[in-house]
Amino acid sequence: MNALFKSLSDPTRREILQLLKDTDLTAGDIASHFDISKPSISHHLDLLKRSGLVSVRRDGQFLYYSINTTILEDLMQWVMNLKH
Amino acid sequence: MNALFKSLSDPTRREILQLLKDTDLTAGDIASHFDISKPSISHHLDLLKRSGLVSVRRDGQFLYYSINTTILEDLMQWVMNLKH
DNA sequence: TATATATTTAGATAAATATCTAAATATTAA
DNA sequence: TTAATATTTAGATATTTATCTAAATATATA
Repeated sequence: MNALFKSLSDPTRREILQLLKDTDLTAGDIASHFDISKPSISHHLDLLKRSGLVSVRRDGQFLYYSINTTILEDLMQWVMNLKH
Repeated sequence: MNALFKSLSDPTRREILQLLKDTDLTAGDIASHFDISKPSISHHLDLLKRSGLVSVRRDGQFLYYSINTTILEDLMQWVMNLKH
């Protein structure tokens, strides 16, 4: 749960999730949307992966990232619980 | 929105919110639940306040903190939007 | 097989954050 | 008005995090 919150606490990572909302993208596609180096984006993707917010599959040279909304249920539950 | 996510990214602050779920508490009451100095807790409370997650009222010498769940609607919306 | 492309990993650095102690402020009570 | 209590503010420090460049790994293609 901490990894999830930590993951969502960075604006770049939240924007990555927005990009992945509509379609799966390669690491390069994602990186090209930001004015940040590829290794940095790769690091953000790694954190998103570790927290369960994205998953990745290889297609040849490319790594396709996709959003995983299942884990967001936990967040919803946490929020609901806090609201009583 | 960033302040909200940042606020929720720290485990101590999330635990503070859990404490405030049931009842309003003074800064001292909150601090006594943790093995962290009062100034540090005061700092966490300040961040929670700035993000809109808690509000505070004075009663004599005491400052009572209470949870504000209204702002959590924004978070719910953000999550829902991400899920489409 | 050698080279090009896509991406990550490693290692360093700078910025942000959590924490501490000491001092300041606000209120109450003697 | 002085002393006690509650809490914050100030300033310093250590840890975490975001970022960078350079090097390594994986796959595809000439």
